[in-house]
Amino acid sequence: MELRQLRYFNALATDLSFTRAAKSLNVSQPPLSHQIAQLEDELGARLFDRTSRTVSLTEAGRALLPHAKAILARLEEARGHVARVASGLEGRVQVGLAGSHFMGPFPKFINSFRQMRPKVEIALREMKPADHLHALRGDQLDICLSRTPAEDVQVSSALLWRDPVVAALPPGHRLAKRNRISLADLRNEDFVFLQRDSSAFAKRLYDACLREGFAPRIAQEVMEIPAALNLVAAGMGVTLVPASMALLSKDAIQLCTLAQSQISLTPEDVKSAGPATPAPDQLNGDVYVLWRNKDDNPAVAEFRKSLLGWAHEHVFE
Amino acid sequence: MELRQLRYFNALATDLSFTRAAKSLNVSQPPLSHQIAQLEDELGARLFDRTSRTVSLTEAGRALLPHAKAILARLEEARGHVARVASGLEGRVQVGLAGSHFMGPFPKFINSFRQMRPKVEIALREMKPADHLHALRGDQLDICLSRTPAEDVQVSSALLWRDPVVAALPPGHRLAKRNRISLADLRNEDFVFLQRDSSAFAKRLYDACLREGFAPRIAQEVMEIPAALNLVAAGMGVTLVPASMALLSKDAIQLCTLAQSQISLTPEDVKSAGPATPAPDQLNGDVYVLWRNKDDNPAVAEFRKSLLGWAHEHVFE
DNA sequence: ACCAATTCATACGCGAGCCAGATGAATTGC
DNA sequence: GCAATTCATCTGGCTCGCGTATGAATTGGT
Repeated sequence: MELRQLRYFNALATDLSFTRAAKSLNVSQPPLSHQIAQLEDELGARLFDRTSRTVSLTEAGRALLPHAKAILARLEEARGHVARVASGLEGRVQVGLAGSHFMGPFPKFINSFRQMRPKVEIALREMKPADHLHALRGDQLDICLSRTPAEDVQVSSALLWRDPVVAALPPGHRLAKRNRISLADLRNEDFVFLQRDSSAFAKRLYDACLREGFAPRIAQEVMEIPAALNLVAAGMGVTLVPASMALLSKDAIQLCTLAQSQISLTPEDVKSAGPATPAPDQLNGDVYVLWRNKDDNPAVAEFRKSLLGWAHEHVFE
Repeated sequence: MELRQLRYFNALATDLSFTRAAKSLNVSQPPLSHQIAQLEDELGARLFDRTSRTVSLTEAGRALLPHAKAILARLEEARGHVARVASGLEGRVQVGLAGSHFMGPFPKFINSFRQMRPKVEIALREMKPADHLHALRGDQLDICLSRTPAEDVQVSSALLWRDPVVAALPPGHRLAKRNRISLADLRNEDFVFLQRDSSAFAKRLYDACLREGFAPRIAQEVMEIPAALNLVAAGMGVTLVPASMALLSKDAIQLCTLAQSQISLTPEDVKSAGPATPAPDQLNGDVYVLWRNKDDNPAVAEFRKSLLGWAHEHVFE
């Protein structure tokens, strides 16, 4: 049984005339007769009653017709589906991120991407940054947002946008009236701190304090940055957060620029350093996109390109 | 896009190895590579990632796979469906009959046929016998039961079983005590009669009375034989019915054999006379099966053959 | 570090099968 | 009864798919 035979059968069942069906198929009449006869032979059943003057479907032919139509239709559907998937118009992108990224520019991008590619399913998976690389290698994730570039040969990364680290103080704190403080000024404060094994970013914050000559006194550890801010608002201590968190609870918390936090990587730094470079020592929360080096999923590639383009256009200017 | 390509694609997607897939397809490896490459060219998308050591599906390939499987499965389904329809194992048979046939042997046959061919849908359509031929020609019916053989060049018929005509009298009727009466004995009775334009059988009953020298005095006309019997039971008059009606209301009605009703056609009479012969004058309600001369529906042919065989085996002996 | 083995891609000749044109048989309409 | 239409059959040419042979690349073992 060949697709040609189903196409010929379908045309003949529509036109009920060998000569006309042959014309509409752009073949001559003898091959059409031959293919139909061959199909009938293979199925062991006559599909058309033909006198020399009229052609009509038999019961067997009537039984075959809907199948033939369905198969031919499914074929076209497959063609379209493959084309859309191959061009990245359809597919699924699994994005791993921490809760803090819902506070920055990222949600705006998601919104614009969904409008551009409505058939691409975006699965946002909130998870510990420390688990990102493993999930990326295991295909549970396709894209990660991270405040640390990749340190893995199988994974690449690129800077999306800057996010300097600022100090978050309870309102009325003695340092809150100064419009600029340094990290060392916080040496005697109680800290609300991110769990250091939940992300490289948390580790980096801690190391920055050590470099300033003090180990922060940790009153409470939390998993996510928003939780830290809530505890600061409750007076439990101070903390260090990316500046984009300013959107959250601006009344209950005082954010102070850190003198040192001005220093951060430029995109050129990241590019020249390459993905295998260890995380920078600078005190910043700059956001990177991470992806598998060899990932053939066109939807993921489109997502990544679109995200980078969007970041340069809407954030870097 | 060819079925061969889908088959090859499916095998390769299953085995994920050109050499093994080629073996399972009973072809050598180069043609398989070639066909896959051709399919990829036509779809404009790579379907497999192949290194010289490992083969894996791309996203586009993963998108195509369920379509390919569905198409191949549908193909087999079509093959089976056509085969069943062509052999009469599946299909629909529209049977036209009068209400009186539910009283005779016919329901038993339907029961046995449904067990033999459970996938054949049998549509029993109760309708005026006078409309049978028209419905048969118009494809609303495939098979008719009738008490008159066909009088149409496009329709054939065959005797199924005998059904002599008997007189139905109210209990206690003056003729009821005689164990045999003649039609002429009923000349002065009130009659419940079938509408003469509803069936040739009704017309035949009326003509038989005329031949006996009297026009029956019709107290009430009815469409169906069971209705006539109910009215006889209610004392509205006498009537003439096929003997198989004895199953119905045997207490409220007295059935009397008619001397004349012994004469009826033998199967040989019917065969030698042919379908174009006018209905016999004999007073009987013998049952015929009618069918379109050129009907290619195998389920109908099987039904007809099965019905004739069953009738000879279970009724004529 | 080299060699053997495995895997997929490419080249080429052969044979099957499909197509177009010509012709035949049968039926219809004038 | 003749012309026209329709489908089936036949034949020659050509495309295309298959198998064999071979090459390139990678892996695993010695």
